[in-house]
Amino acid sequence: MTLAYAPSSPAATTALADVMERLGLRMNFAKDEEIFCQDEEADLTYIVVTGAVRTTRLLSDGRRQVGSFYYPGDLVGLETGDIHRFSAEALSDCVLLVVKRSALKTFAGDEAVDRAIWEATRRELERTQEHLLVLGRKTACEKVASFLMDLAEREGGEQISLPMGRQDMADYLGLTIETVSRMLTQLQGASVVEFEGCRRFRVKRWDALERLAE
Amino acid sequence: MTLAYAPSSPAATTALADVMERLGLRMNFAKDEEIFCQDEEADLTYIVVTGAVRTTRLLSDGRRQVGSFYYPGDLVGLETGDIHRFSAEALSDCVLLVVKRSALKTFAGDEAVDRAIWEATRRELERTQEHLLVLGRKTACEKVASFLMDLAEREGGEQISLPMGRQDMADYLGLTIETVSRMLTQLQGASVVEFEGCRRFRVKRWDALERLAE
DNA sequence: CGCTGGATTGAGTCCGGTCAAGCCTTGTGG
DNA sequence: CCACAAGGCTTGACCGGACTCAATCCAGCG
Repeated sequence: MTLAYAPSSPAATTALADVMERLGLRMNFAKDEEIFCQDEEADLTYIVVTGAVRTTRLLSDGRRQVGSFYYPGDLVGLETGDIHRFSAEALSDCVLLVVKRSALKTFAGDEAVDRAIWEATRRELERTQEHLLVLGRKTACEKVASFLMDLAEREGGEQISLPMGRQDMADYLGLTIETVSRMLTQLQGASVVEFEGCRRFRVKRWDALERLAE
Repeated sequence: MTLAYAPSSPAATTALADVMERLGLRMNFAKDEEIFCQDEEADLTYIVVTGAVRTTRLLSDGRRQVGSFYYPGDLVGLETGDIHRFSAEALSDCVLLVVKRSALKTFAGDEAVDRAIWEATRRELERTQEHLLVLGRKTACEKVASFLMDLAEREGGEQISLPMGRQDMADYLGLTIETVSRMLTQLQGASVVEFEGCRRFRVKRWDALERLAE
């Protein structure tokens, strides 16, 4: 069986995938199904094979923060300590490779695996720090522009698809769905992007998008 | 020479400190002096010995995000790849242990050093994720309350000192100095905390502070 | 004692949130 | 294949929390 890893995945992850392939399990999750839960013990590690995953954190009054989105080739649930600090849910129907941490630990001597995990953690930290800047110091419009740009850069094609709904975008960016919607309309009005349906778009003026995203 | 590590520092860091003590250099930095710079090559790693450090990120128009604050025992400048994604500056006059990464790499086989670096990175990621939640989904009042609570928990004593000014707090929390100031006044008015001068405070009602911080 | 830079306070504005209505898409069953 | 329902998305009116700009206060220091 061959996995369709996204081009963004570093070669290092392949070694890990091989190990997980041997030790692990393939699992299917339906859209919105819970993969693991906040405050739950973290003894499994996951790689996305197909579909996409979001991690979320809930405040007691229902406010929600989306931590990150994960695509084919990405490691999920590694970034935490012994207890998951975020929940993970399937953004769409998806397939994951699952392996016990203890099983991975027996491979701790395997340098390629070590490095793959290390690399994944480092990238996770970098992404989180980038996210921090967006949440702390950007306007609603800039937030949405940054988000579209990230997606566009990740996919690379002409037509870019949004695997998540407006609520997920809003909770990722620290906004409301209404504001996200308004900003999308505004960006379209300025001919920066163009939507075909609410789940597909293309970039019309790349320079303008970059400038808005800073 | 003995280092006065904060209680929050895990024992693992001590092994790393020992190595850095042997391989590295002690350096003094004056308040507001730059330790390393955004977009600069990252070939050094630092441990705070005395004083405190902030990491910052600048947008082209001058908006600033403070990434984190570092206290005695904390590792700085490890979280990045080959290029620093944040600048680091001395919050106060301070002493740091500095070592070349290449020198550390020759100790890569040393498990204690490995683990210390790994632990530091993991904690950094957790702190950043917590920060994310604060920036994305909390009100100004909750942000300030969370911040004071973090400080209070870290220090543990009755009297807690703020090593940073209002602008640094504001840039850490994604607010303006005026809003930070207003929230502090408000928290004082509600008898949640009490300030003696603008750099020292004590918690009067822990439960209220906890509730505000969520 | 006055000087200086940081902190506080106040008044007014605006961005993004809230609440509510309407629209579009998607899927389902007749 | 169409009708309809349901959920998600968009739009509008209004509101309020945080920002801006400006004046003042205060602490630390020469």
